[in-house]
Amino acid sequence: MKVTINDIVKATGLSYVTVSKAMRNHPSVKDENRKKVMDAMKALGYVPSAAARTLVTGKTYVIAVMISELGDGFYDDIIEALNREFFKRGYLVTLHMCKKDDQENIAFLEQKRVDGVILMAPYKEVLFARVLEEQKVPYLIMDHQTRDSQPYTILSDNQQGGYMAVKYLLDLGFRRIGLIGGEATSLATKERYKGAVKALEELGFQTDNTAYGQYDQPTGYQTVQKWIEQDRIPQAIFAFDDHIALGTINGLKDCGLKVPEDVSVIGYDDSPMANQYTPKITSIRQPAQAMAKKAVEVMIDLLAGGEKPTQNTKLPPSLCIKESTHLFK
Amino acid sequence: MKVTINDIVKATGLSYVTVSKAMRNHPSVKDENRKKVMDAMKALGYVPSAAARTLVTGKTYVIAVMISELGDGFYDDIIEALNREFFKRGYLVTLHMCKKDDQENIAFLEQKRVDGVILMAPYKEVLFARVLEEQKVPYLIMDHQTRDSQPYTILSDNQQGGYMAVKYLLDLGFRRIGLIGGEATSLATKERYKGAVKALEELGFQTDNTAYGQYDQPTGYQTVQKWIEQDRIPQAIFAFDDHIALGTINGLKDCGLKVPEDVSVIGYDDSPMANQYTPKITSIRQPAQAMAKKAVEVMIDLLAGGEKPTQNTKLPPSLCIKESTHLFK
DNA sequence: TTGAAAGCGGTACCAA
DNA sequence: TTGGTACCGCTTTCAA
Repeated sequence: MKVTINDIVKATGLSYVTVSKAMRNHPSVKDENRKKVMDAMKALGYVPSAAARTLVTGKTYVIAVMISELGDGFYDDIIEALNREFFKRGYLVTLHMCKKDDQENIAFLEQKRVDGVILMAPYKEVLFARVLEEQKVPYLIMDHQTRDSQPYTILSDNQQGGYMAVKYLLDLGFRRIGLIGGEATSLATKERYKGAVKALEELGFQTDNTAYGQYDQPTGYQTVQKWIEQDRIPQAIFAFDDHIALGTINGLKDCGLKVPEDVSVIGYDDSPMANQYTPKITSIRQPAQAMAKKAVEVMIDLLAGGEKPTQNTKLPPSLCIKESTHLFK
Repeated sequence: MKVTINDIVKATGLSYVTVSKAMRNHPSVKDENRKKVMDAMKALGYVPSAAARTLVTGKTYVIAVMISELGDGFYDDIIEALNREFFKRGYLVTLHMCKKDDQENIAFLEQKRVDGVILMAPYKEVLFARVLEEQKVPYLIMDHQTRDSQPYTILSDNQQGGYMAVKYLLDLGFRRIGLIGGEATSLATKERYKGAVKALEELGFQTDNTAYGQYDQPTGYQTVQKWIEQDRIPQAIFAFDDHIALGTINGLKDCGLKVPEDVSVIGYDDSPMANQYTPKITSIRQPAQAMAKKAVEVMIDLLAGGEKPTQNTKLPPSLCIKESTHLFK
């Protein structure tokens, strides 16, 4: 049979209420009794019923994280950090993958099984946001990709990242710099582009070549192949993520060009794959830890009934110099 | 305020019980009344409290999937299929990433917030299995990597996959075939190796060269580089997953060898990246859909109080021929 | 510091 | 078909 609070009551001889308080570390319980309760809990293998608790308190102590794709090393880090940080504060995290069929996920959100939701760039952030708005479930968006305003969001400063990447290439002495981005409509793409242009303009330069595609290897691969065919390959390339960078490097290799000897390449995300490769890819690292910490902080505020912060948070990325870039000669 | 069943009672003029039955589609309710209840639910935006239901029924209608890494296209497919299949039967799925800190996840499992658990090769399947055993939570293991017996598991037939891969290479005319595997201790590695050897032995051959490492790109990259240095590069290589295959192809390229012209390479998993690349990687595809369906079926049985099946399920993989292999000449 | 009693929102048995 | 009623397991006033 299931062990309930009653068994603890019997085992300790204390009252119902005292036991309940003791397990929640309520101050008004004698240490002696608290210990008695703790011991009985251990001995009987008692675990309080989450459902019963939720029923009376109205809180689940669960936070849901909705995520669109798993393959990303960047998200991996964030999720791990979220897990850890929320746990410290008594919350559990459940993950939900939303690729196409959202009905499962919407059903989940509607059932109020969680206290709060973090939207991590799911394909339909707007749809989910609407459901959550209706259900009055606190939520926030991380790394969003559609509009730049409305709900409260946490992201890394993509414009600054783009700036850093190109500034670094310029500092190395390159002047003809090519840009290869993912989806042109995504916010990350736009911002990284803006930053890149800014760095160039500061020194009175323009981009040499710009192409868009998807955030995947073929985009990088095909773009450089095309550039080479047209004989307008830049001295250095800023790929808007590591997948593109990898494709770029391979495209160059396949045409007999060496990285970084002939062309320098810088990526974005500093994902694990950026280091699994020859050459290791110089990349812009997004502050996953900091973003996760901020998200937890904001969420806890929201759960405490705090107002939504009006300003979005942008955290600064950093430059990880590795082997795919070197001084222009 | 929150909408409860009471509001529906008031709105419809029916009794508590009738309303409760109506929403659960209990047969003993007049269609007319059922409709009345449904309409009121819609109108008031009523969603039954999962917690209250759980408290009385003892069921949560949630299945947890514990997963160790996100980056894998194979898992992606399985999870999507699990989501869909479970939803059809009234269950919701929550995902849990367990990389290092397992305390969060163990806490989750102990709280009986889910009716059943699917372990997808988390680093510590044995640890989790023990907790679940203790808590008497039904669980099953998919694609497990440690011992080959004990708890009920569902996996694809890795031996057959290994056999298919090498058989295909042999059929193409190759005789000197190299094998590059991931962790030598993992079950998948061992089985794929067994299958590969079997195919070779059937024709009276032996493996030309075998190396182990991790399931990542550097393993493939470094292995072929070493083989080339030692001047013992095989005619064709069976890489035990697509990451290794990709590394292998790049290692060959960097040494001036062409794939498939000089060396044929076959991978495993047929992950998205196998197709994002030049050449597209010929690969063994694991039956994700079938595995997910089987898992759901078994889990539903388990939840209904069925005994654990004693036999493990092994589902057959299939061969996806693409561009990284061609006839030996 | 302790405890009695009133729910939290539903379900299920059983009688009407 | 319908409805009364006893819980499910725990928290939370409020009085002792």
